[in-house]
Amino acid sequence: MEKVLIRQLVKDMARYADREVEVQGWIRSNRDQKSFGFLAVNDGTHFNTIQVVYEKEVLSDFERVAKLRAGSAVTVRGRLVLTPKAKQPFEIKATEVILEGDSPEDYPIQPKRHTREFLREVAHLRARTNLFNAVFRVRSLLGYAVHTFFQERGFVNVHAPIITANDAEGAGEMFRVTTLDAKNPPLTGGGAVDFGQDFFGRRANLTVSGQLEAEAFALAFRKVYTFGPTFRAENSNTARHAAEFWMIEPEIAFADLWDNMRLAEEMMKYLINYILANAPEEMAFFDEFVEKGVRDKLAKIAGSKFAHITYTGAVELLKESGEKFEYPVEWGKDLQTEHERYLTEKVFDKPVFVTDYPKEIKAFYMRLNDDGKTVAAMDLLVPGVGEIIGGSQREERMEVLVQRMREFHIDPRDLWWYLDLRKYGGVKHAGFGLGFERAIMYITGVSNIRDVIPFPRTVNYCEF
RNA sequence: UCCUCGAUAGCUCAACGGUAGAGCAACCGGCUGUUAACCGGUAGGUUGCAGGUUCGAAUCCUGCUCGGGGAGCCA
Repeated sequence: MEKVLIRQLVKDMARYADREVEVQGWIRSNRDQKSFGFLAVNDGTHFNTIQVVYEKEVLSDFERVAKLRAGSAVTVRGRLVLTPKAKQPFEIKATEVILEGDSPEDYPIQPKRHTREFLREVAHLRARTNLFNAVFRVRSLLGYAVHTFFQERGFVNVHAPIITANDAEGAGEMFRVTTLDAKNPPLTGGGAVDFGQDFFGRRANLTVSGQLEAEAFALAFRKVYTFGPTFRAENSNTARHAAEFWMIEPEIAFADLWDNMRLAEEMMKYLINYILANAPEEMAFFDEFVEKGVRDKLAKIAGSKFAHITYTGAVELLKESGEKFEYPVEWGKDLQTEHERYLTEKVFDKPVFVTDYPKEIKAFYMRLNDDGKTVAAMDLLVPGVGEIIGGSQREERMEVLVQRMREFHIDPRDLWWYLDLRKYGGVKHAGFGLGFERAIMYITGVSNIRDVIPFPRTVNYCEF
């Protein structure tokens, strides 16, 4: 008797035909009749379940098997039979069904449709559903694809620090990391909390971005990327924001904004093609039950050229569109979500890079353009999700960078090491950040970020 | 944080001022190939919490808590 995984059976069913096999998994459903019944068993190795046929005249404990409930863990032994005429390609004629772990009748995952909201409340069990099984397998595959893409192109993976003392970056509200007694912190003479007595001897936070550290390594390895957790303590309550998420941040030296965009486009297409090729069952499921036509959408994008438009061009285009927007379009103001959606969904109907934003609405480290008014920034907008990538060419000129920091009220002494990168062998360089979860959302069609993170952390929510 | 909608059986919903119901799940039974199985039956409720109006509140009003959608911030 050979112990087999459903994935093996799917890949090589002919080899197992009419052989005795043993599978182990969890019952999704049990349909019993007078003298026979059917179990749908999922063993976690494949999206599909395997159908187990059990018969009264074969099993001495038929009545007991007929009562097994959804959620129970079982070992099944029997003969693998090919069933070319049936809905499923093969099934097991059971000779033995052993209950490994019972599941009482209050098991929350019923063989019926559940809302995503309900399943979030049972996040420890939701991976056993079709939807979340598919989502989290795609998440795993996508992470692998990210590493493969960069490693194959000679990028070095940098583990940027998760705890940081860079509080000058301004990418968002930060979570403080401390070992001080919250009730009774040490105070300075002036009555303020004395962080000098904290664990690190100074204020420390969870990272909001590994970019600054990635820049340091890009100026040593030329091509690097980070891929790790990121934390934002923003009070944002949307389907696209979480307090803990993962970000991919490549950084390339001797490169400008156009090199940066070429890399971003190549990466997005690689990731899409990888998932289409390696998660066919999952993508078929998303296509049918989550977002109709998602596979065609992705295939089309992987084969198309991404659009490009400057911020100034986008503002003109939006103004001349005749479209009524809730918020007016005005040069110097950031594009609203409705503007971005109009551009990527109505005007271009595909991913679009928007470049060269006014310097006032972008970060201090973005390279100042020759017009003195805009910076070499780029956002990649995609239909349905909105901004999925944000990046820029970095300011490599010491004087300009220091001036920009002053404009943003950042003390250059706080980022002395970042300035050193310009002082010693600084070169033009560029990079971007891809929200890992937003990429998953875009590829699967799942519209809430809480449903693509195993155990999501959001404002007022840290269960599990 | 703002706008908006909502919270009723385990789940999804109905009842909209007058005895709280259905489908699915569960449980019991039927059915010789089911696959969202089907058919019959049983059980299941402090209507989110706290107040108020009323002869009478799931229903109307106020506050709170939690959730969905949208916005801001961003990835």
